[in-house]
Amino acid sequence: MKLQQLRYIFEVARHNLNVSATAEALYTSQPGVSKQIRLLEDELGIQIFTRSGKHLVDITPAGRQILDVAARVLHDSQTIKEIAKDYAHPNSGTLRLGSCPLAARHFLPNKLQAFLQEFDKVHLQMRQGEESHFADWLDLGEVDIIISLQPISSPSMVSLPCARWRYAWLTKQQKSRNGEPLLVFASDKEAEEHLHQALPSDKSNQQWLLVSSDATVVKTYVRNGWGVGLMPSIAYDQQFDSDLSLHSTESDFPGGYFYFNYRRDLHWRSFLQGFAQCISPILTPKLLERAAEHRHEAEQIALVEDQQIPLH
Amino acid sequence: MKLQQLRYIFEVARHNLNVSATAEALYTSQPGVSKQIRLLEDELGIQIFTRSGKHLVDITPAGRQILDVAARVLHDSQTIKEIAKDYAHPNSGTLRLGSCPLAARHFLPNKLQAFLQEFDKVHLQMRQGEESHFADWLDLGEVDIIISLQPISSPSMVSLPCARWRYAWLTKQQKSRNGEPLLVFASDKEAEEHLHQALPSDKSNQQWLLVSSDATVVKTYVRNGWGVGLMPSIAYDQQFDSDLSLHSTESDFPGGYFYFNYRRDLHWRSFLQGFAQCISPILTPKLLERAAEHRHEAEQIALVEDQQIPLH
DNA sequence: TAAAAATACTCCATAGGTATTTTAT
DNA sequence: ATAAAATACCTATGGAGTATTTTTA
Repeated sequence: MKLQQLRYIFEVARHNLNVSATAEALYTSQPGVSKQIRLLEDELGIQIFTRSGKHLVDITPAGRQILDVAARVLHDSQTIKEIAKDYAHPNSGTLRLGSCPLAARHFLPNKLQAFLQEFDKVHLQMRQGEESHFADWLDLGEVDIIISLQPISSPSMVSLPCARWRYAWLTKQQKSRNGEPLLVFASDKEAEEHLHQALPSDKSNQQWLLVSSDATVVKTYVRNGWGVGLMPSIAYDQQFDSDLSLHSTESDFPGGYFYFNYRRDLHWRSFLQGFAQCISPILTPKLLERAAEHRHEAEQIALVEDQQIPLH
Repeated sequence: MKLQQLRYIFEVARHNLNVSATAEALYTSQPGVSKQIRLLEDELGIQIFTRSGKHLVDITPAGRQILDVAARVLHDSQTIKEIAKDYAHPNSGTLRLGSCPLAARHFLPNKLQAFLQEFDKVHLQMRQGEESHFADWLDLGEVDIIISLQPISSPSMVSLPCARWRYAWLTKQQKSRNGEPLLVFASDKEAEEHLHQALPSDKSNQQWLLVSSDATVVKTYVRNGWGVGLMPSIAYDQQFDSDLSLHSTESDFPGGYFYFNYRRDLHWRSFLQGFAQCISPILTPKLLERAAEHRHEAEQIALVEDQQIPLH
């Protein structure tokens, strides 16, 4: 059994059992891949793929089990390389970061600046998108860490709240906050419901003109005079939003968290630990490690429960 | 990076950094091993071992991390082979079983008979010894499963209570149970304490002539007329102990469990699952799998808490 | 001085490439 | 008819062996 053979079966499985396409993707020849797969199957004494004549048409039950383990082996061999890199070139590498728009625009800039100042040899690679894609990004290994508004519920992922944000009212300077239609930021249905409950009685029967998960949309609508905004206070920009004014909500008004998400099996290169520290002081290497021992979101979140999650 | 190279560094680390001895153990040549290690170090760009001239004298910090991962990779590659074997030759293989003397003598025989009847192509390999060695046996991969009187507390092991036993009084037929010195079976200090508490007032001030974790010793002493025994009722043998008589204790008198122990990362070949079922019906494949998701003894034991653990 | 690792050199197994044939859709 | 896998064959890399030297404890 060779690592290369495991790589081949893994990639063939990923490429819809098309050996030629796989060979091309790996910059090698089709007969080479075919041969190695057969050699592995011969050595193991079983078929990994079922064939219809010369075409691979499915994965056998044994193959499925083997591919699961092979995936871990390949990931581990990558981890060994990462460990080596971390000693050979400490503090240089690529930080592949995913985030929701709110974090990308209003939370990360400061943090990233601090991080890049300390780790000036780290190359940054960012990807911004919708919450629904985040699990896939991590799963396919496209990013290492994601900052989101919602935790990712999956046994193979870790989600930790790392920062708190609060709602604030946003108005055009001259406008009143009363009687106006509401322009509401909500990251999902649940947050929307939650907000409904929490609205003071004088607001609860105002019209909801807009519900958006994009704070800039809320700001634009407020600017257009279409109502009063209710959005995360961090989305207010001192410099560019001086035509609007921010009014804090009651102290018990609900807010939300930014979540720090990563694969349970992520190898924590030291600059990644450094990044976590920059994002939030509660994200110590020890916490990141311990959280990965838990498969359930609730248990992971429980680890930070007694800590003061910074407010932004 | 080759699996072979990982095997070499792993084995060299296990053989006190002696490359020559390692090569011999692996039936290969010293230059071959030396070369592959250097090739791997070159590829990774770091040293795995520190050298004093030509001698390996220590493992670098990077090396330690890498060896941890390498161990998992090698174990996983073994798992792949096991998966293949399970499909190629279902229900044939070797059951490597460790146990404490009590289980080996009085608990396992019936169970093993039932198991070997169903899985007649499985080869049995047993090892009996002291509880204190059990963790090492599993760790070094010398056995796959251990039946013990005490759970093994380690994050890399799983311990599940699988059967219950009860204490009984043992006397020579004509002897009274009162006033005689006590000959007590106790697997450890804690069990001994526990027993102390539970003794009825008329027994509590009798002399403890013997405390042993070997029930046959208790039986011998009872035979010699040195006192009254207090030992697991399963240690009484209808056929050979007819000169002794057994008297059950009160129903609330403490007893103990047999524990079913295995490595968290054990691959459950189907005959191993079959063996677990024979040992105790509560040990379903699902339970064995789920228990391995928990790192703490208490959590593992909690999984069987609501089930009826069979009494023997 | 004895034991262990490195070096030098050889050999051959095999991974992987090219060209071609066979087969499935 | 087309695309994909197998077959046949070739090449060259490199893994592993032997013999020897160097080094260190």
